[in-house]
Amino acid sequence: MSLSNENKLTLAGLAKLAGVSTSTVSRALNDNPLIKKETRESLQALAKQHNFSLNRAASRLRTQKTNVVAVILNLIDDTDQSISDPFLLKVVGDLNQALNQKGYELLLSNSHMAQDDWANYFISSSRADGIIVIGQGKSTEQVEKVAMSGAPLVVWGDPNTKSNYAVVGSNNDLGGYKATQHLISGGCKRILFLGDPEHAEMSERHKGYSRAIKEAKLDNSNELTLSCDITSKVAYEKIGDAVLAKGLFFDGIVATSDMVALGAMKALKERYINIPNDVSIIGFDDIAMAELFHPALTTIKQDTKSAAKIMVEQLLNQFNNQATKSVVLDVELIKRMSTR
Amino acid sequence: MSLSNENKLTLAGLAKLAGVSTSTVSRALNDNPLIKKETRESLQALAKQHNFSLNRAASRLRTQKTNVVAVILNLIDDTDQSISDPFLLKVVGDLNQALNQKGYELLLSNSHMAQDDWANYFISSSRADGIIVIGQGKSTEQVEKVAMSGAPLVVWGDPNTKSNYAVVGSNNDLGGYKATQHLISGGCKRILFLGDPEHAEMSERHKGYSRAIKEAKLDNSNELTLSCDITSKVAYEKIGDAVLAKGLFFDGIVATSDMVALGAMKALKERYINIPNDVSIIGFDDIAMAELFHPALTTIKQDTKSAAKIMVEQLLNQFNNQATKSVVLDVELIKRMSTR
DNA sequence: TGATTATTTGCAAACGTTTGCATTTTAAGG
DNA sequence: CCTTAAAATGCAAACGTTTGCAAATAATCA
Repeated sequence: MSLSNENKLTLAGLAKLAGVSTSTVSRALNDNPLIKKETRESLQALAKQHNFSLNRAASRLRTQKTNVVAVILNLIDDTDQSISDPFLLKVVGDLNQALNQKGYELLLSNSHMAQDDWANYFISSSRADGIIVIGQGKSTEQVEKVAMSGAPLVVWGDPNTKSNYAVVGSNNDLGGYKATQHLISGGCKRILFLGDPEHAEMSERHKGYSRAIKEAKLDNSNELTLSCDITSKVAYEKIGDAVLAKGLFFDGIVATSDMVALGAMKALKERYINIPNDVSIIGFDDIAMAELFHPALTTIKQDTKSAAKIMVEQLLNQFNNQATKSVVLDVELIKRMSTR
Repeated sequence: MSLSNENKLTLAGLAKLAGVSTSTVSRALNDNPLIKKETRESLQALAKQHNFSLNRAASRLRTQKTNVVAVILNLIDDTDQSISDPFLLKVVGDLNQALNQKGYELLLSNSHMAQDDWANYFISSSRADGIIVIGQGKSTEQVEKVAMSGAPLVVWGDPNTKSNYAVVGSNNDLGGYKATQHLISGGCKRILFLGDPEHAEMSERHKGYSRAIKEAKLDNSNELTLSCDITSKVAYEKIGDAVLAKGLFFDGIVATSDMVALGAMKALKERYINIPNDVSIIGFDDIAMAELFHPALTTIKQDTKSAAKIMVEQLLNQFNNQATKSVVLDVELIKRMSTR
């Protein structure tokens, strides 16, 4: 009822009510010290009383600033699975929080839905002031296009990739290394890497894995790297097939994500292979469910909360024409029951 | 570079380039049949060539329409846990898709972050055209306030609750009934209900549970309803405590969500209680991980995809001043390994 | 060809803010 | 009490679209 369009209260209306000019009301509501403190407060009170709210379309047009950030889930494949990856969605949640804290709102989108030219679609059109891309995808083409356009941009991914844009992400190489070393120290001799080494973040994890293997002088034959998509379903099938074909030729698995680890675990459990005694398994991410599994999943934790905070910081820097940079976050080994 | 503010191409600029008036370009870009087809196409081509894009702030101001829908996660408690509930986030993903299909964008928010007066904050301020609330929360106060304001609104929740707004949700009563009956037909005699009967959706599930128990003339004493928050952590603790205090006084669990079921399963497995032989357990939602657990979780599936589609439909109806209504969705029993 | 109608374009006024600058009011200083 | 400076307010012009209406152009018909 209060929203009936016919008589929606406007700044001018409020000004008339108060007997002052629109400029005064505008400044008062924006807490501009140009306006005397008392008038400011009384106008703010009046506004609240009539529950007036500024028309954002208008102020955005006038100020050329939206206070909106577009967050794009850069999904790898077309499966529904990947959009429901709890890790990605955790990042979105944390970003939402971090953005709100700074007075920004979150416009959600994903690479399947959004138009081709993200900068044009979101920035030139005044839909948002900046873009945060979650995940580098398989190709970085679209992201680079955004960077080229000069639009404020931060991406979640692997910060070691050479790029002309700011990338925030975990130390994936170190994560892979830590994970592998943990298995080695548990006595594993033939350790499988399960994941897609083509993908930026995953390839770093693979590097770390290889380094640890080499240092320990363990078997680093190709057959111990099992290329596999990021979904648990695919991991489940891959491990099933591999064991079927070659028997249990490994005693440890470094999985590229928790979801992948869970898929692998299921395949093993179905064959009555004991975890962690026959095979130790470690994941990556530390999603909420990791500790609910049986056995609870040992994993490399990514700190999404501070990641979100940092990404927002970097984006705000760009808004203010300050320097921006890639940031690499520390990772932490969370020891649970799936490894010895 | 193409985004440098100094010379951002505007409708007027494009018009000058083409040697026509702004109105013509505007209409052409909006594919208005008033404009001759050839000019329309050539102008569209010109726009693409200069990769021009309309300033949405301006058009929103002029048209009083944002083509944005605010989606509010109505979180129950303050734990971080609940924001990472994969079910909620699945719903968000599906909504995103359904909205995009209809030419709308998704502004994400949650009840912790958003201001008190949602209608004012999102609608009056021209941030969005309508609101979709996910979850009824513990109190429906805020939602009702939105409804009162007359703002376009659809909520995901229990469609049986009496309300003056459109609620879309599963047939929770039937779901609870089906779940319980499934356990009964598997031979369970003392079936525990695990969840929060205060909460709208959950209380319906509890009703269905009670009905099935009564029909089968089984034990329906109060001790078999274990009130418990919606997170798996709490469920884990509750089940642990209960078993510790009273032993294994049940042989089946109807859990109010998959996450709750998973928490319960963990508590039982730690005590070497066999699932499903000692205790059968059934969840609700059918999250992606349900089948990854060991044993794979039997559950009642909620069809979020069509739910999302329907919610958007109902909202669009309201935009067009057409009738809107609550819709109840069918649920489906997904039989897996956690029940006999 | 000229009158009449249908098609295609252009003019100019909104939409509701913000903000540089001019103006008024108040305070300070002599 | 007048001058000057400081503080508070108001005027009016943007911001970049869309759209009712008027005008121009093209098509139709007698």
